Amino acid sequence: MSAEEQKKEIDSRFPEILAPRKKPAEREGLPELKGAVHGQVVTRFPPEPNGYPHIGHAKAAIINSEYAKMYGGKFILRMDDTNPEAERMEYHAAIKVGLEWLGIRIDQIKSTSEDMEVFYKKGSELVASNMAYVCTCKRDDIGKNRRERRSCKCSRADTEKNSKNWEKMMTKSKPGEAILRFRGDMSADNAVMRDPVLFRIIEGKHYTLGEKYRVWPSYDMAVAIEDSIDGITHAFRSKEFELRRELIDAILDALNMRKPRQGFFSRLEFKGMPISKRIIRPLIEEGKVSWYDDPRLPTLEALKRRGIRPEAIKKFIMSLGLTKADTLAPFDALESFNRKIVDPGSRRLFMVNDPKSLTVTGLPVSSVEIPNHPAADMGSRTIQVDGRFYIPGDDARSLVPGSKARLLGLGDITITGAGEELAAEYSKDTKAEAKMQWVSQSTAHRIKMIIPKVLFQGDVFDENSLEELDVYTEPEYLRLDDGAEIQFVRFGYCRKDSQSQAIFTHK
RNA sequence: GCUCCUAUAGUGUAGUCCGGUUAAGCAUUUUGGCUUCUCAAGCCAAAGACUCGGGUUCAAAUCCCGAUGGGAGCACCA
Repeated sequence: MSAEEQKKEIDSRFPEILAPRKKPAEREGLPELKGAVHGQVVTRFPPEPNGYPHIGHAKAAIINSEYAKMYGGKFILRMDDTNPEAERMEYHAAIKVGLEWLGIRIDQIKSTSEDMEVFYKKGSELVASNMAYVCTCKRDDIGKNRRERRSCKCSRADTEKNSKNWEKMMTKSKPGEAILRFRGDMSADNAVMRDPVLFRIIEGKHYTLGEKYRVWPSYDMAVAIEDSIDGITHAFRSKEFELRRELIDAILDALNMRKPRQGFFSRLEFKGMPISKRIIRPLIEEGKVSWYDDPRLPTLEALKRRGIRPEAIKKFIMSLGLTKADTLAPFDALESFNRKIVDPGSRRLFMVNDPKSLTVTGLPVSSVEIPNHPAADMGSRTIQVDGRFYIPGDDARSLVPGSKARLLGLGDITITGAGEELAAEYSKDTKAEAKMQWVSQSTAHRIKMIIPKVLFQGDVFDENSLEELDVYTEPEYLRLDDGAEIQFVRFGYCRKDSQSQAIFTHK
């Protein structure tokens, strides 16, 4: 049969084969969720309050909260505070503030530690059903046995003995002497399943509960129980937890509890911008970065200080999608989103870097009114001029006697003298190609311009990652609110940090 | 070492589950043009990709096998 004949045959007998299947329409936002019922989706973001929130936290929080929003459901912020040695109120507060800054609607906020009694009850249940046992082996031996896939003698104790030991662990045992382990499978390929710890003894002082408890649930135990009793339907976490999915399901199955659907996404990091405290802390201690809000860092506080808007972070993160492929995002993608958000509301101001003196004769005016924005209606400002200006060094160097240039907003000039001290004559409209911003010497205000760059080149800290310039700007700068986003014409967007300092946001 | 995850333009992604209307869409980046008293924004255009090798099929980015690269886990941290 020829291809033509085949087609005819199919057309007449099995038309559905050739009918093209409808392609799903281009998706907007996150992919649809399996098993999601509108109004019934509950998601959560469970950070440990042990550090300042950064872009990685933002990703987890935004993905989870966006899903709740998408399905008209509920989003819970749950402080995962089951390691009293690490948690601090300061971090707890910073995380909450960070999420609020991002504009995330939190329907409920809670702490894992509120449910300690539930954990104990569930722990006892597991002991009673012989799904957990108290292990008193040494830490090293436990590790060795895990690697060699061998169970220890503790695992062979009967339920009665375990109950007694569990009781003893709760009251008498010292840290390190006993742990409660889940009866998993010591021969499992997934090492997480090799009888993992459910509870351990920590005597540190907890930031909200003090010394009320000394036996704390491990991450797996806490997350499993919490997600189940909080009614979480869909739990999204970063990829490094993926091996834990099996364990969490197993714990919940052993307890006959409802299981959430678990999803995973890749970690988000910026090239050359460390996220981990392990790397940032030493930099602070050595004075290489000022603090967690140093504009070179990817913490929310730093991003904010640098002039990045929360809406930009949100758009950026949504644009990355829900993927498990490793993402090392370039910062310029974020910048592009931010620029578009910030542009319509940023006042245009003149600022001169590497100032060179310019004297203009024949000026017909003593002041000039310049609009604050080329398109948006943002008013204007009046600048006094007396013929003595500063212009950018880069521009000054390209000027020779006879050059025509335009001083933006003021008028055109013809250069009569070049060098360190430039001179020029005012000359109406010369159709000058070179256009430049300027400031009046008599009212110039000196500020420090901070330009954050990539902190690490490969593995090495870049000593020049924070460039500082002494620049001149208009007195108008002093009237802006701290935190205002502005655009220094022909230089880039900047955020006013103080009366004497601005931070470069991006081009 | 063992186990798991992952692989589409310079970068980030859509498409992959259910193979064919897509010789692969979008964003960013770069380049050119328009507009403009900013090297911004806006508008237009161009450039640029299915890791490799086998297999299944009339047909493979899409399914199967293998290799390679990247990441993670193997804590009494989360």
